[in-house]
Amino acid sequence: MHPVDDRTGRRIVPDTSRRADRLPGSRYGTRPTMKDVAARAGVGLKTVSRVVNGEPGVTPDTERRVQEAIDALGFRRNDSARVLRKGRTASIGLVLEDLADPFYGPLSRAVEEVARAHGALLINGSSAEDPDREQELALALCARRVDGLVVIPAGDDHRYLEPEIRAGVATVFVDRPAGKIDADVVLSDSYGGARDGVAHLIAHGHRRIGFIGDMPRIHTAAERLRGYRAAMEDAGIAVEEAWTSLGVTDPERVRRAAEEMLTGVDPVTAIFAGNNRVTVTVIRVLAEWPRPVALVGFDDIELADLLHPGLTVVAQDAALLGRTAAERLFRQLDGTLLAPERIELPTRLITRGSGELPPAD
Amino acid sequence: MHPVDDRTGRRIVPDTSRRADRLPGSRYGTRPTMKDVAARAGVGLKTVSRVVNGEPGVTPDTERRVQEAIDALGFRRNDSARVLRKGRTASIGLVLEDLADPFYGPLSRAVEEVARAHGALLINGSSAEDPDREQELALALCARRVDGLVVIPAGDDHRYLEPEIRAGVATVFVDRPAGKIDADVVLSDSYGGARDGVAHLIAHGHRRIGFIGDMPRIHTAAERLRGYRAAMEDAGIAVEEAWTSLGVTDPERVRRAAEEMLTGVDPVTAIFAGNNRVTVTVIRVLAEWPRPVALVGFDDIELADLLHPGLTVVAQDAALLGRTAAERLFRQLDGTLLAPERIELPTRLITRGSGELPPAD
DNA sequence: CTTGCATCTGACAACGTTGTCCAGGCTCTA
DNA sequence: TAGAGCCTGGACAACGTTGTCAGATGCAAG
Repeated sequence: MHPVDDRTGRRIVPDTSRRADRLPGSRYGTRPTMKDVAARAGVGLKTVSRVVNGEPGVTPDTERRVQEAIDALGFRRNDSARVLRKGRTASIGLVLEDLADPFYGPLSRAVEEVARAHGALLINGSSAEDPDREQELALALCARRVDGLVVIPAGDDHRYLEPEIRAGVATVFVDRPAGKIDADVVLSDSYGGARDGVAHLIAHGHRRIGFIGDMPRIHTAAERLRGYRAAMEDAGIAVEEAWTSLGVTDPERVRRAAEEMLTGVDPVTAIFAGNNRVTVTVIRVLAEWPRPVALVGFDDIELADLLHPGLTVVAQDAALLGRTAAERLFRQLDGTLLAPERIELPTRLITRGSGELPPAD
Repeated sequence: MHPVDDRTGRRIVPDTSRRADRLPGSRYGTRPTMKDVAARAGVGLKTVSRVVNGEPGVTPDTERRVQEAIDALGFRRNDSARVLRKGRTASIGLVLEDLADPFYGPLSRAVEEVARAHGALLINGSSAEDPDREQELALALCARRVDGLVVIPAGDDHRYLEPEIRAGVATVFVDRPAGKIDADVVLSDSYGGARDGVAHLIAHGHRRIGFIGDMPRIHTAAERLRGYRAAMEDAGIAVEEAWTSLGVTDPERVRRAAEEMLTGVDPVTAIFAGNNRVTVTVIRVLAEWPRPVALVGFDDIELADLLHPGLTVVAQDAALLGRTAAERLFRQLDGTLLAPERIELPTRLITRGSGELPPAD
């Protein structure tokens, strides 16, 4: 066995290859160009270009010579130069909140698949919910001259994108609306979904229902809160201040918020969780709670059916969000799209048990 | 020399560029260039470049004029042209199996963070476990002239990357080793992890233990199988053919495989699941199974602690895999790295209940 | 053997930026 | 006030590709 680095616990397996030819001082980084291929094949530059791009007008014999030179030199077309010349990069940018969040995985993948179908690559980055970082990232992508941009907004002012959009960068916002500019937006129906979820709890006899959500400056969080309030109002229930908790995101604070609303003067008998991260933490709290508390979460979670009780959720289709947005993006690029629209996709209530528990007071 | 505006003293440089031919029919897509900015500010091209790049040698007054012109025109540097000139793109490529798989989310994010710390963007795509698609994607990224490539291999022959690596594309393989080429590799210790997991089941009294894993052509799957066999052999247990199931991936077939080994002549009393997708399906099967069956899964799963019983797993640190690989990539680019290495990160057994159930026969 | 036509091929400019290098203007000193 | 030296600014080429266009070649017909 190989020695183990005792600090990191990693096994170090030395390798015997020589990378010396890659080091400075050598011809490191020099690559053959079409010119080199042309010289080797004894043809003109443009002929190589024609072969590489499969354009007509090259005799089979010439094509073979060129192809041999390409293989011998290991030539690969430099797309940077191509982009510069052609004006289109065949790549689109995706700015999301956190690539590691399970909600965004399927969304990214869906965008990627649509891009792939259009021959485009996907460049993506995480804003980490920071408006400045979102802007920095979006503008960096524009500097790369992506053909289009799918943005999950962190900030609420996107006027910085106006020059880019004017210059022809196709742009679609997903999951949350654009701020202060007129653009395509694809959303889930957060308001309706939350209202349905809370109404479901009310229908099962609950009247003291808590709401734990994200910062209200995030559009989806505000909409879900609005949905909660609407359902309560529809049922003629006055919402106590202590029942709503906003802006808490880290698990420890969510835990405290949940415990507080479960132990106040008018303790809640049910909780509506505003997003999947909150839901997970609340599940943990309720798992140890002495009496049963009903729970409905916004966003579905893997294994939700295997919990005890199963987790009732308001599910949104992340992949559909991504696909819809990306398809709209490419329709903008086709020129088949005219006025910006706002598309709202419906949510779906999935009952699995936790939302059907009766109030225990 | 150009005429001088006698009111301001600035030189007036006529804009000779006609760009109307770019996109016939509309001015859509035309963007200001440094030349336009220079013309408007009444300075030379290179002066604009200096301002844009924060290079010294520009008087504050000139800088202000240039900045005003930039803002007025909505100029943004064209990085394609910059890349062409400078040779480095400040972007790296990530080829993974499926962006939507929760295992790869944290890995991607970790790679992204390291890239960001080095001022680079991340371009990524999914191979969908298809070697051809992996190659197509990797080569497309090379054509874009990414500075480096992080690859989670789908195939087992990566000689197609040799010309690229020779040309200076830094390359690191993650999660699975490179095939037929000599390159940096960052892995989890699949063999050791599986052996530990199976030994754990044996230590709790099991002797008839099933193994359900992915296709053995996938390196990690083969290693985990090897670990399973090693643990059984260490305990002097002869493995029956019916106890191992390989190459099943879709849930329905995993379900059947599990049911078969639970009902054979020598039914297993415990199952070792070779990856997270298999684990999830097996959990579903066991949830309905009449007698308790012990389970250890490879890869941790969110909410694993909330199941009944809690899920015992062999956990690998996806984020650490990504971070380690990306850091190694940038060390290659720095030139501070010489020989390719194979790094194996340790796994960790997390006991939560399902792996500690005694055999029920 | 020339002409005409179609087919192939290659020279050249352009895409927008940055690196090199030189010119002109300024400050400082004697 | 002249000369030396420094600082700022700009002209120009180059990066590797593709679009344009004209030249070269081959073949058939006159």
